[in-house]
Amino acid sequence: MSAGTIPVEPLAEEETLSLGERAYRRLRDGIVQGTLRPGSRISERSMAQALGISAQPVREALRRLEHDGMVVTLPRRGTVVAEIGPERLAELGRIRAALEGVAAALAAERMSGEDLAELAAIVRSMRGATAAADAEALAELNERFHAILQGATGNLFLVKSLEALRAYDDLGRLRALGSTPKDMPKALREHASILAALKTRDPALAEARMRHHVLRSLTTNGVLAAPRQGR
Amino acid sequence: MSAGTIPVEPLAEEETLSLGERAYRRLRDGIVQGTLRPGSRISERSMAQALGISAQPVREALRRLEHDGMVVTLPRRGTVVAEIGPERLAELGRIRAALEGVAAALAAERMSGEDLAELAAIVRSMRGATAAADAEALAELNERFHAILQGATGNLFLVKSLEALRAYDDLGRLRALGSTPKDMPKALREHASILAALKTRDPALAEARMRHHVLRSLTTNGVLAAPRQGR
DNA sequence: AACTGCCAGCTGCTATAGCAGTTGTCCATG
DNA sequence: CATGGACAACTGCTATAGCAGCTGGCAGTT
Repeated sequence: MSAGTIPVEPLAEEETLSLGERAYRRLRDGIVQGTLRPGSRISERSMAQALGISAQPVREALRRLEHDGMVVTLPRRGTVVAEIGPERLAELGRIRAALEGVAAALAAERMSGEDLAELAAIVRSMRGATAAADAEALAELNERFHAILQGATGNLFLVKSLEALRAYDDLGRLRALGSTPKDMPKALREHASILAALKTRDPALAEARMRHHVLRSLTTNGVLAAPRQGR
Repeated sequence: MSAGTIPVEPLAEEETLSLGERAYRRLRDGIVQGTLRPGSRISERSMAQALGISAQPVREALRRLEHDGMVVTLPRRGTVVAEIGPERLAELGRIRAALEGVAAALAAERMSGEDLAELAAIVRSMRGATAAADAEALAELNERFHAILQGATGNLFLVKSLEALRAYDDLGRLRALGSTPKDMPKALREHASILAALKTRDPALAEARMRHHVLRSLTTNGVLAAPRQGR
C-alpha cells in the first residue's frame, strides 16, 4: 500500500448473510406481512425443515424476534407469534420517537462536518422530490436521513434498538415514514428544521424537533391517535 | 381450579435457569466488574470449556451481549469486549432517561389502581428509609418502584431494553440509582411527584418528571456531566 | 533482503443427535 | 361416569462434531 491507491471498489459488505440472519429476516417479514399470524405456533424443528436449514439458526432468529417483541416463547412449551395490536404499535411508535430524539441530540453534539453536508444534500434532494411528489424517492431519502443521523451518534445500542423498531413499519399497511403525499411539505420542513438545529449544535432543540417530527409522522399515518401529549 | 386457590407458593420463578441465561449473566457481570477487560478476546470454545458447558449457550450469551453493546463480534474473526468509556455511559444514561420517561407516560395511562397503591406504599416506605438514611433499603425500594412502573406498561420491548441498560449500572463503581446519601431527599421528592402525576393520569407530566429524575440521579452519581440540556 | 504463496491453527457458524421437560390422550381404577 | 396415572408425542434446550472463512508465520522464489 505504498504506491497509489488500488483502483477497485471494496466488496459489498454483505454478499452472503449467515443463515441465522436470513432466517431472522424471513420470519420477521412473515410476521409483519401477516403470513405468520398472531397465535401461530413456531416449532424450531418444523420451521428449520420448512426453511431447509438446521434448527440452530432458527432458534437464534426466534431469540432475536423475542427480543423485538414479535414472538414469545415459554420454556419447554413452545414459541408463538405475539399479538401486535394498534395500541402496541402506538406504544412502539412513542418509544421510537423518544429514541430518535435522543439520537438527534447526540448527533447534534458529535456529528462531523461531512455528515452534516450529506444531510444538507439529502434535504436538497428532498426539496426536489417533494416538488415532483415522488413518494418512492422521498421514502428512500428519508431512510438515508435517519440512517446517517443515527450512525453519527456512534451508539450501537441506539442504532440496533431503532433498527428493531423499524421492522414494525410494514405492519399496519404503512410503508415508510412520511410517504403519504399530503404531508410531504410538512416532512420537508421538519427535516430542514432538524438539520438547522444540528448545524447550530443545539441538542435540546434537535431532540425536540426530531421527536415532534416522528410523532407527527406517525400520527398522520394513523399509527398514533389524537395529538394528546406531544412534544 | 374450581374450589379456592391452592394454598401453595408457586415454584421459585427461576430455580434453575437455562445455561444460556446463566452464561449471559456470568459474562455480563464479568464485563461490568472489570474481570473481562475491554479488548479481551472471547472465544466460544474456550469460554465454553472454562464454564464447563457447551459452546451453544456461550454463543447465545455473546449474541445477547452484542445486542447490549458490551461485546462486538466480527464474523469469522472473533468476539472482543467492547470499550465502554464515560462518554458511552453518558449516552446510555440519556437513552435510559428517555425510555423511562416513555414508560412513565404509558404507565400514567394504563396503570391499575392496585399498582398505584403499591407505588404509594413504596413511597411511604421510602420516606421512612430516607429518614433513617438506610441506603440499602432505598436502593431496593427504588428498584421496585421502577420495576412496577415499567411492568405496568405491559410493553415487553420497553421492559427488556431498560433491563439491558440497567446492566451497566455496576460499571462506574456506582451501585444503584439514588443510593448516595446526599440526594436521598431529592429522590424521595421526585418519586412522590412522579406518583402524583401517575395518579392524575397525566402522561406528559409523568414523563417529564421521570426523565428529570433519572437525569438528575445520573448527574449526581457522576455518570452525566453538567446540567446542559435537561428536561 | 523483499515479496509471494502456501498451510497449520485459530475463529465463528452450521448440522446432527440426544436430553429433559411439557402436554394431551388413553386406559385402568374408584 | 368420573378420576387419576402412565405413556407417547411433542416442545425447547444442550452437547458433539465438523464445515468454512480468516490470520499469521514459515518457507520458497526473485
